[in-house]
Amino acid sequence: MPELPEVEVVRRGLDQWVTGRTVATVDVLHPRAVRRHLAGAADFSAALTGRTITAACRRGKYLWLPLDSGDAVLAHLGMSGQLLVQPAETPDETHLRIRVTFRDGGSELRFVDQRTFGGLSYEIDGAQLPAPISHIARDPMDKEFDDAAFVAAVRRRKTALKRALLDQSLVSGIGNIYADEALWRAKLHGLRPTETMRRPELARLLTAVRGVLGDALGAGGTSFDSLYVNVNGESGFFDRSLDVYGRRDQPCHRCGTPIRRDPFMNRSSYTCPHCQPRPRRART
DNA sequence: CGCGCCTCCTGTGTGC
DNA sequence: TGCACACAGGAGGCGC
Repeated sequence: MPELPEVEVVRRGLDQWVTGRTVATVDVLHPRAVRRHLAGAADFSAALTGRTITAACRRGKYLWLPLDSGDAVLAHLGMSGQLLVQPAETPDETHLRIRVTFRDGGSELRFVDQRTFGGLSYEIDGAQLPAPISHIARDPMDKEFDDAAFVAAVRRRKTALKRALLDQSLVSGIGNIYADEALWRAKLHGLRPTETMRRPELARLLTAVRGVLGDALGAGGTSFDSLYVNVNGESGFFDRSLDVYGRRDQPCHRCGTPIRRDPFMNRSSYTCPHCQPRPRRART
């Protein structure tokens, strides 16, 4: 659920509030929150204790905190995860999973997650790029993102265009919300077979993706859902700017045609049937 | 090997 | 009022 803009908002908060601080204690309150750390919760806590956080990095929807040891703490928010920087006296959140305290005695870092799809792990030698996310592509806002390579890769695929947008090994940071928003801006339908995409259409799509991600980041992220918050627990307000997502039966902001919702990949796709006509040869 | 379906999880909203 | 169920969905894993 949190996509690139929301995760980047969190990264900036972490960079501001936890970089340079040394870990005093680590309490894992729910084992599922460290299930990707195969050595277990006790090992996670022991490994992190005493380490100093040297930065806050992001690739796609993943965050990691490089450590003075050359290792890193890797985090994924899943659908409902939050990384909060809270004063120690703040009451525990209902779904508090992990608490990290620091030697300076200041604010705590808390991992809160209602639906427990997210989690943290300790990655040895992960400071540069943790091994479990080496397959994640750069995001389209990254200076090193290769437009031509992306266009070529999409055209080699045999899948639906929206599936390609959601494939984090092709382009990262895009989830269901911004995929629909970008397709609407580019006037493309998500069921277009990728091998039929023309290069200018994909260039237009990349422009649309960058536009919607940039706008959302400027607004501090989307939050029609109170689960998306920065490290201070505050929501963004990009939901006011959404053009199609969640707007079933409401008029298209370009042409007034009612937006339609269709099932897609066990979730939803929102399109304007006039601006984004369904392709004759749709690929599901 | 590429593609696509399934599953993990819990709180909220809706209809009967 | 209460119950049942749909829905939200990122991404690893697995089957075809």
